Amino acid sequence: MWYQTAPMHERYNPAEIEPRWQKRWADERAFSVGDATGKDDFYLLEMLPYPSGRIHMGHVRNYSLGDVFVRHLRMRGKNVLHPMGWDAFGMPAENAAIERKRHPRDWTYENIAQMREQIKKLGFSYDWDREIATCDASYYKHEQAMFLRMLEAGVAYRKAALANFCDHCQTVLANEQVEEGKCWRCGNNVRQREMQQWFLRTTKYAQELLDGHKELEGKWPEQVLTMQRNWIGRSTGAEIRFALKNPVDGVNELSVFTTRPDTLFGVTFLSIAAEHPLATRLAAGTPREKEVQDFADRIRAERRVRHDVGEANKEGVFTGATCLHPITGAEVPIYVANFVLMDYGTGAVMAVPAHDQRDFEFAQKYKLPIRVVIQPEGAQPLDPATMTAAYVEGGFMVNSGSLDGTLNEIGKEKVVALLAEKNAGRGTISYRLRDWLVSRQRYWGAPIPVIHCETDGVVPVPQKDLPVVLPEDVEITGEGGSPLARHESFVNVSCPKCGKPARRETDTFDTFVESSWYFDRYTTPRHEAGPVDGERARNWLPIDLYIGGIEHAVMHLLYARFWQRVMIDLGYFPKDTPREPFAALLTQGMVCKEFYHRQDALNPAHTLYFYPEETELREGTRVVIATGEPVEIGGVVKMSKSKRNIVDPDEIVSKYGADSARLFVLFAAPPEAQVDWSEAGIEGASRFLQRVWRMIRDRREMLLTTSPYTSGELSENAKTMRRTLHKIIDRVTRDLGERRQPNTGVAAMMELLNALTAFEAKTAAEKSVLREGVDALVRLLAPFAPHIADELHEHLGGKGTLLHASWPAFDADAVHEDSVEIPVQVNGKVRGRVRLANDANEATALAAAQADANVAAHLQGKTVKKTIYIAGKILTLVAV
RNA sequence: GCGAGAAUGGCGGAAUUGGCAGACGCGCUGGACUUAGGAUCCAGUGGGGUAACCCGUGCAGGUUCGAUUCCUGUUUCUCGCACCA
Repeated sequence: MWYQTAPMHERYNPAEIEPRWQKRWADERAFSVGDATGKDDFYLLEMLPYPSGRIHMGHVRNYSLGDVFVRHLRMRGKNVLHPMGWDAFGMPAENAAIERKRHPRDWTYENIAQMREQIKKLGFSYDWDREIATCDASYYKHEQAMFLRMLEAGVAYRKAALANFCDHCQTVLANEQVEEGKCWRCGNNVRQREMQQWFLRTTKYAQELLDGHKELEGKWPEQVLTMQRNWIGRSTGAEIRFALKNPVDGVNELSVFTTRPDTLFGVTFLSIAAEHPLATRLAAGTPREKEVQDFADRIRAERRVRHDVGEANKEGVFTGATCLHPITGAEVPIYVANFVLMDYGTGAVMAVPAHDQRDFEFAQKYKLPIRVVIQPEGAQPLDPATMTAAYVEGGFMVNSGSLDGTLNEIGKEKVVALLAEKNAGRGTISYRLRDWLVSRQRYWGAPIPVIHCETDGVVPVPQKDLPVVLPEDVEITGEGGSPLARHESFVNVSCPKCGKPARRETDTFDTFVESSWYFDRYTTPRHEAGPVDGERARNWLPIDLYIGGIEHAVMHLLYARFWQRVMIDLGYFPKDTPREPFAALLTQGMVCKEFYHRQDALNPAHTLYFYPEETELREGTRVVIATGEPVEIGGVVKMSKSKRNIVDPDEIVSKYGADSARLFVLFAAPPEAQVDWSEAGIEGASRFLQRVWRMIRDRREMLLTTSPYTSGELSENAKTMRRTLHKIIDRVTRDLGERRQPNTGVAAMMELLNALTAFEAKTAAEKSVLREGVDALVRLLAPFAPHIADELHEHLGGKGTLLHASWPAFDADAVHEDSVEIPVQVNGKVRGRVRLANDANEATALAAAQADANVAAHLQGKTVKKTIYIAGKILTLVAV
């Protein structure tokens, strides 16, 4: 293949350079990678995007971070897997169908095509041979097969449950998808509705998911681990059974969960949730029946509209029933209370008003007894009559029979032992984590592969009939639930077991199911026989570095960790496959920008937002061009369409080039911090590349006839240049390596450019040092700004891309100095500097310091009481 | 309320292991070149002071010869969770 090398123009012109190199990389399939080789393999992945149609700056940042590491790793000889694909199922496609009368499939694939082009224009080095789209039947058929195995293994199951239902999206949501009582997607209120739903038994893995964090410490952001830990919400306590005084319908006890068994002797009543099966039955047939029923109904109804989350007033009603304290035998009343949750613990709690704030408030309101059983050490004894809040700290047990005087922490175990003896309870662990609700009443998702038969119940779709392909001839109106349920030929099937007419399941999977294993699929993306070719796939795992947004801290990352374990346990992978799929995680910050707004004159409650181009500066005030009205400058917030503060990557690429865009987002802030978009900032990045271009162009003739320095005597000037060069090589190497801080790497390269520009190469040896430095700069630049780097490399006589060129080697000798200048402090302040031999001892250092005029002046009239000498670093004199 | 994180010039940020605070970039100031400059190049740029020097990393303490870094308290902000028994 022959490529025309452009002449080296006066000015750097990314618009000409970038498409040429992109074509070359593509033609050479430069980013394709084979199987893991077992040596120097590296799997780097960025979270797969939803194909909304256009990429945004958040994507640019995410992929720039990934690509800079990937390209660096390749140059260091790693075999890097760096794939890209599409999280292609999901609601926006259905909304597009409703709003624009486009079929979700067409809309999705067009978006994919468009975004793929945008990504390619940025020069990211993906192995496109491994591309996947999760909406493709060749992908989801494996998901369906896995689900059937999970069904067999009891990991997947179906139950009627109160589910979070979003009326707007007409679908149920997992707990994780409800944010402040609202749907995470559309923001509408979520209500509770009882439905038959499919679940995956994430709770079975709760402990393992928690334990797995140990392996991730230091490699995942602490924040993410904390969020997951809180979400799993493990608490240690006891399950205690209280015998009902009068059994109802054969039920003779009520079980509660508590983390404070040490307060058992302080129980003065029991509280149960309105949804608890016993709530209404306890009062059935008594004068209280109606009151209890009404109360339970009301609380349940209130909970159906969950928008007002927060601590409501404590409220409850006496059921009329009582139970017996398992140790003292005392009679304890049972209340239905609004603050007890059915889906945590057992849905019933033992109330210890003296030592639990909620119970305290409840007891005060309903004039229930308060009994102190924990006494703080060395403080005034607590008095129920004067207490204004529950005492929840530790102390010694009192009023607790034989356990009086025991430290409450020890008392916990003793009470559990006592209960075990009486067969009334046991130590147990409770988790906040719920099973994952995976069914969605949506069209654009992977069909759940089961059939409902009147005779045989739930029947899995036989393997040979997979995949259950999503029918294409559907009418999407956005009303009346899932379009699949109205699709006659899809729904009406015969039972695979008995052959009688049956109904096909019309729910589809939550899209988090697809994103729970796509990273596995990338390893063997065209494997037909199953989701992965286990052995070959295992060799790529775990993912060495996963990069994405913090917003996926809980849901996606927890589900993926769960799914990976299930796949291993079901035998899709060899048993020794790492159970943690993501060995290291980098969560990049948002891309933000200021926004312009003003109050709507016609409707003061309404805020109007303006695009920057709709405004201009007039005499120092930013105004709306059309009306002349001043706008307020809002804070720097995440780019969003609604705030009209988005920057289109395409426009940036055509104006400044991909290299400048990449360089800017990498330079502007450390990866975890937010980046504030600034036009001036990207101009700075562009200017830097211009200066690199000019520096090389101005010296090109000389450089082309010079080879890089290898050995020989050097002038002081050249030695200094090489010292700077190799210090910077070392810095950039570590910034892209273990430090993962490309921002400081960019700064180092800028310093190198400044040094090279200032360096006057006169002798042959100095010229060879310059050539060494220029070659190194171009290579250091390659991961950040690959197009210009490859272009400059060719202009310097190199052949082909730097993609697999060697990374500049750090020469420790170049950095070595025989003497070093160190600061001299007198009483903590720097008063001078002295140049010392590397091996100078303290006495020599002190003598040199005392010889310094300024140091001497500060020591005038004082005695040096103490000397601290850190060789090569600092000399500190303490003088009085 | 609970948990986690952050706070450094006019701005984004740097300081990698407790050792010269402010690297690098933006912006700004002055100058050069120029018909022109929103291009480019040079110089300067934390505050105060003629200077010596003093002050300075949200605030108040502490440890240390030495603290942006470690400890205690506190304020503000961001994020997460939120009646979880």
